Amino acid sequence: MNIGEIARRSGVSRSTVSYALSGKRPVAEATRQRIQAVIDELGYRPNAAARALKEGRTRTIGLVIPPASRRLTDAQLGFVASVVDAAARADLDVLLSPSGGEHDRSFERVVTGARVDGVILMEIRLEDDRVTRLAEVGLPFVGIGHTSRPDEMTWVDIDYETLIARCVRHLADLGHRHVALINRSAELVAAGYGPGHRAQLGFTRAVAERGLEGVQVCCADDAQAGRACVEKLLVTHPELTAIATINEAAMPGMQRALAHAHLAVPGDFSLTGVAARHWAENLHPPLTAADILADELGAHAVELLIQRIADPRLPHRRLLAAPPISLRESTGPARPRVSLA
Amino acid sequence: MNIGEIARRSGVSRSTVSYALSGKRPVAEATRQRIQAVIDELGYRPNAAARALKEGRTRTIGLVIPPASRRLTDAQLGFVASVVDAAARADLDVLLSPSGGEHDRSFERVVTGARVDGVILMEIRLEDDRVTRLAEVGLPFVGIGHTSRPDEMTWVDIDYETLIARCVRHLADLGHRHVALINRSAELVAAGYGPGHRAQLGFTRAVAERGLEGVQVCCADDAQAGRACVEKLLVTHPELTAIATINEAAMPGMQRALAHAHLAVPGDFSLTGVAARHWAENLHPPLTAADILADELGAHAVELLIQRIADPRLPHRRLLAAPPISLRESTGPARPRVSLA
DNA sequence: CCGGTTACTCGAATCGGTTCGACTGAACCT
DNA sequence: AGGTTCAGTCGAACCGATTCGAGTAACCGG
Repeated sequence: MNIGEIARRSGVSRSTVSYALSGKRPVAEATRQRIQAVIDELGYRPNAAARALKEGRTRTIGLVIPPASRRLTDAQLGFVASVVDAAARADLDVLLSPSGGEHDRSFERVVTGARVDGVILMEIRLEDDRVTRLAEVGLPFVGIGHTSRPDEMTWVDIDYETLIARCVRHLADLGHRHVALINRSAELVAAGYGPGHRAQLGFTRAVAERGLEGVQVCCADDAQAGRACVEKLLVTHPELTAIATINEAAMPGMQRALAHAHLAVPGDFSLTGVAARHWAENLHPPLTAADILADELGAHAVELLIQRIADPRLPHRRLLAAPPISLRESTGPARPRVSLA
Repeated sequence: MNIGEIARRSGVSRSTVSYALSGKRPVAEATRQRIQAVIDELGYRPNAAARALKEGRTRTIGLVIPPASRRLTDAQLGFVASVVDAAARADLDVLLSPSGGEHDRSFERVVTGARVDGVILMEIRLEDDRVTRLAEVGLPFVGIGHTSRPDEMTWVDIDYETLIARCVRHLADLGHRHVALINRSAELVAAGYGPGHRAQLGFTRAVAERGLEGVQVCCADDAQAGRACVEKLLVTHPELTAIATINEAAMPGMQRALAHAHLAVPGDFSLTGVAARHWAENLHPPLTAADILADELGAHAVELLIQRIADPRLPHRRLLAAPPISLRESTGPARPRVSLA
């Protein structure tokens, strides 16, 4: 059931069928209907490979995600979902490539061989070989996250620096003087993972600005680690009254550690940070946090990519999202811990 | 940089380049090296569309997931990750299609037009139009889940019926006489969602078998709903001492409701069910549960699909996984609630 | 030295679409 | 009536690979 078959059965040439479908040249209404009838009857759909070959584009975009071995956070999952959704709305298909390492077959397959018209890259490092490779190949791409040379690519990102600073100021406004930042895993931060790095910057800046005492620690991305991390922190820094964090996966564990230490949230201790809205709302108590707007950001990334594909010489653009903090129930006025002990 | 360019630069014909690459006919070693050198220099990769057109296969599989609007559970996410990973290991690319509704453009695009060699279908209903459509088109596919006519397709699934029955027996062995099943959302169960349906069957069966008192309720897939559901249940059925559930997303809320009612787990109340291992371990206390082995199941689905693609007339196969219950810390001997009140 | 392999290479056909140039009538001017 | 325009259609070229048939030269055994 190729286009030739349709042409034969409706008594026209293959080109006429093609024009009837695309509308790029006039086709007599009677002919069009006859062709359409045959198409409906046989359930014909043009072969995507043949079309891609001739047109030079695949109507497919690549989405490069972290490999499965590393669990995706709720926020990352939100990005994937929103990218896939936005792409579907634009009638684009999405080819998934789980890739993190350098010499990655899946990544190479997607990037070369003209499989996709463009790529969306997640989990970008400050120095990222994949960005270099994409630029080298000349494939349009948009990052969710950016490298240390932000001018040289198009990206959307969350302004972790500003958001963490805002969290710290919010805590300072509530009277907290001793605050901690719980970052993502030490490996990630050491590897130059952007959000981790920028959270550090924002924290350091805001702490200095308000003259607070600040501690920074890294924490593996899971609940157990979060619990262990907070338990340790409570011992080593008994004066702490608040924590800010960008580590979603560790949050439940952090709350458990506080509960276990008989520190009520927000009565005795405040907790805030950056997280997917769904995640923040589902914690107990719901987390006062800057909500990562994965939907908007993912959709915007797709939008930017579509523009770049249409004209790759377009100047680079970027979007740094800094949504306001949503006040929920996990932060409150500081109450010195020592007086309670 | 197509194959013609490589041929010209290395002074051979296009077919020789092709044979040098595929090894399907002998090529002189000297010639091969010369060609390879040119390929390396130019970074040539064969055009995927052209190859797909000629070979009649795309080396790509489709993965049909629930639409983004509905949040994926941890177990579902695990399936996606393991399918993508297993496919990458087999040098297959994965095309994602978020699709749930009936007239879905994304689904149609993936299914027709020879975009993929086969499809893996998630979230199958007892009556599922997509299964009908795939069979109609004659595209090889494997379900994660199955319909009401399980013989007519190849699938892998979790034996929710057996697992929930096992949970109930485990509770019965611990002396619990009044147990509840918290199912997935009422919409899903009403729509004939397999796991929901089979959990009902298993629960009913095991409750009868052990002569217990059983209550079944549906619950939306989120923490708030889980909390509300348990709070209501504790009032309407004060004699309850244990709950079994397949609703991952609601579990944290259920635990909160119990904590709020000053029912210690597992001291006063037992909780068990079916969940992704990662999820069960991250709850507090860790959940005694049948672990969904997403990795094995996803990899197996890919394996079955590869076989079906190789020979579509192969008899249908299926895999019903019923992993043992992992004892953790959320179940214990029954202690009548009334005596405590 | 000759017929038959075998190794190696080439040219042409093919996959299933899109698109360009050209052809045919009919309508429309003046 | 003759020229122009335009709707409608067709045939052929093309996209970039794979693959088949065929050709040539070297090599083998007898």
